[in-house]
Amino acid sequence: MVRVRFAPSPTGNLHIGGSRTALFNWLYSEAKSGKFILRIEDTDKLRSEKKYLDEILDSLKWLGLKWDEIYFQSERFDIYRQYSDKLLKEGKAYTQKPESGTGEAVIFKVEPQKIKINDMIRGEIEFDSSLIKDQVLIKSDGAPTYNFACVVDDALMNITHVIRGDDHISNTPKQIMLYQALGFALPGFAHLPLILAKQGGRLSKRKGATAISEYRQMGYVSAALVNYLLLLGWSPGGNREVIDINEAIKLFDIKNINKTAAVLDLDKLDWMNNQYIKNEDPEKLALQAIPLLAEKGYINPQDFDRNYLISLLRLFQSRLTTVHDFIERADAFFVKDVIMDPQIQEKFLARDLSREFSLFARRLEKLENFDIANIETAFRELIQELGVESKSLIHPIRVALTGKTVGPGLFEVIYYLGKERTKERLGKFIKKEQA
RNA sequence: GACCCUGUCGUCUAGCCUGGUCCAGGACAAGAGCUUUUCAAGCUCUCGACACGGGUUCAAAUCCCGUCAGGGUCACCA
Repeated sequence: MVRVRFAPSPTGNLHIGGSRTALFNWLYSEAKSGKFILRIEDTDKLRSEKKYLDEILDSLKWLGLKWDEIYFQSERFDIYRQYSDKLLKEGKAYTQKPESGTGEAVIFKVEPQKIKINDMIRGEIEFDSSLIKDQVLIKSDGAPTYNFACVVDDALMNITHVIRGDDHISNTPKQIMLYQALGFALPGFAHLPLILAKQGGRLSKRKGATAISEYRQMGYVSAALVNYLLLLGWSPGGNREVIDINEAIKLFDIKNINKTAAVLDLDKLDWMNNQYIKNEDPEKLALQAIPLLAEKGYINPQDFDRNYLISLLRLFQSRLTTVHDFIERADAFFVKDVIMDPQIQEKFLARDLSREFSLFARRLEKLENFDIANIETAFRELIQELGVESKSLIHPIRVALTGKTVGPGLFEVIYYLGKERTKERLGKFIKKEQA
């Protein structure tokens, strides 16, 4: 049975890089009907924080990466001590007092040898251990070091495949020596290419290492983010881009993962998100939009017209990059008074349109069936009557109604705004004597 | 600096293992156009890459070597 693990340290949020490592582990376990284990590497008591743990767990859940088992290294110090004692007893390690401070560290003796890794992605990699210093196993404060805890845990948790970032390649020979010294069977290793920042170099706080929770807040759809991440270093072949996660599981083969580092391209993520949003069930989009709308004070989450929201989402769907865009672009449907940019007003509503607007308002008033087709008919008739081009009125009306120069088709906008609000907003640009 | 990894359009990639079907395919971005009620979406088109040099071979993006470039690691952090 395949058992893989994702081992984050709760000293920071879950970022793009970590989530892709988690994703590929999860994908591999799904593809092989194995188990996906989560191991929290919280040995650094000072830097580990509960809020980060929560954020990591929430993000993994949001991405849909469910784990089968979870462990905390902070609860396993006795186990690590047991194995360091074993190495001590066998003469494979020694103790050393720190130059300053108290306690005693346990240090592993590195024997010179050639170490070969057979990486599932990169093939054979050879190291010369004589270039590696003796390794601290247990720090003088009693906490295990990363490499030691990692090996003990991977062995005890029966991890069959260690799938992790490229940056761990040089840890691998150190870990292999520990496997050998401890008499543990070696797992398979697969080192994923890193994700680089657009400016070059690895992702960091300053260079695009945005937390998954932030992408969530920005209105990205988890399926789109997962799909985008999937394409960073792996391809389903056949020129496919938008791919369902279940299908990805079927097509996934770890051997097809690229060796080359990938640069994070937010433009493509945006495109991907639009691909998902435009095909997404508006009910689901509503789930994301509701809290954002409530936050803006546009709706009362306990009491609002759900069907109306769904209709609007359907109307805006194809033109959204993120759900957040909806909040900004559809505000005219939720606020009492339109927020009007003076420059836009100057450009579209400078000339007196009192006659045109009031004639249109009257036509709308007379409509028995206030539906999109009839609204359009009313408008087209008015255009005929006035003998003007339709766009000469469409744009000013859109601006008067929504404060925006872009958006869905005007007749849909009028329909969803409703007769009363439309008349009221047109009325603001009709001089009294005309009304 | 030492060790290790990697080099296909600006970016993500297909192709490389099993040389010929590749004067290199797709996607994002950019540009042009169709539509026209704007913006999206959609459709059509354009621009654009095998890092460089040397081999091997009838034939190389594909195999070999070197150079260069990018990245990673060298902690009592993980």
